Amino acid sequence: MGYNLDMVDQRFSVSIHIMTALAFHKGELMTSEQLAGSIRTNPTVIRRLLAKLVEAGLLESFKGKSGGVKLAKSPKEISLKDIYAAVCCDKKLIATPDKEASKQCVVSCNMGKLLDDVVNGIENNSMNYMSNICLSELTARIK
Amino acid sequence: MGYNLDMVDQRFSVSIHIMTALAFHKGELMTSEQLAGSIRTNPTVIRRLLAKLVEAGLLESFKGKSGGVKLAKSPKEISLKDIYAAVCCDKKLIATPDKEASKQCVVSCNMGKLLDDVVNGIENNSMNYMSNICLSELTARIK
DNA sequence: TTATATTGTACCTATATCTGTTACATTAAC
DNA sequence: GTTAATGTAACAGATATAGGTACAATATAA
Repeated sequence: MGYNLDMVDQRFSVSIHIMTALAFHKGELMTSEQLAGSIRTNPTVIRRLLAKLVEAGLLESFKGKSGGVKLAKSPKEISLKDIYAAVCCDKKLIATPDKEASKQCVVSCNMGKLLDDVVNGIENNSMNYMSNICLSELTARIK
Repeated sequence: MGYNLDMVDQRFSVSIHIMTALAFHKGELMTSEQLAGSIRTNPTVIRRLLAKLVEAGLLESFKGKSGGVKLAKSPKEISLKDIYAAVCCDKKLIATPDKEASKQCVVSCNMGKLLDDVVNGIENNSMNYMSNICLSELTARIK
């Protein structure tokens, strides 16, 4: 059975693929089946992500026969940050432990806030970088 | 049993804690037992990370009685990038699928390289940011 | 009106990976 | 020699994602 041996979180990558495919097809409707074919995965995996992208206002979906999804905005108005926020909003790029501090240890007592600041700094830096890359830049690279 | 309900990768966060504690103790030797106390985890978890930090040249370790680890450099010469590279070098911040492209689909055929470029851009951006935060800045925040 | 095709979920299994833990060989100080 | 430390190996427990089946709801199309 062709299991993927790398079981880490690929939702962001797959979502970029989805959005790029939709942008490449110039706002036309595509089905989860078509997208799953391009990405070589199961349509349900795609639909799980589509639901989040719809919820975030990046896509519009249409049920029923000849339904599907399409971009809700122009590719110039959608950034990688938008996609990341839509799909991975529940998860930090870098995790911090949530254990209680060891009261006798000054370092331990300060570490919670220190790590939060560090991680937030890294995340904000990444989000800022991603907000400057838009979908149209990605489709421009497809030859 | 006090299991941590958040089973995501905390190696970077824990390593920052380790390095900050060692810097705070001004280059003195500390044992994995002491560090584990501050971090509230098992000494083996700490030693696994120490091994990587030693291998990367950030720490020196001493076996045997009254052994332990200490910083191999000044806190000003150690950045978050160094720590990240030492401990998480085997893992991308953002994962990409490694499936074969769907040959009939132009988007699919271009997506491998496109995603690599995107992810490398994000990683390089993060590494650059992290290279500008050094250990001495972290210890300065401990009150 | 009926058949069809699609989204949107719910649910389950397999897998990978990390954490926590025990155990022990190796090593160096005392 | 005893002791206390690192460095690993091995294993169980927990979690999250991917992949997959099934089906209700829905809207087009015939």
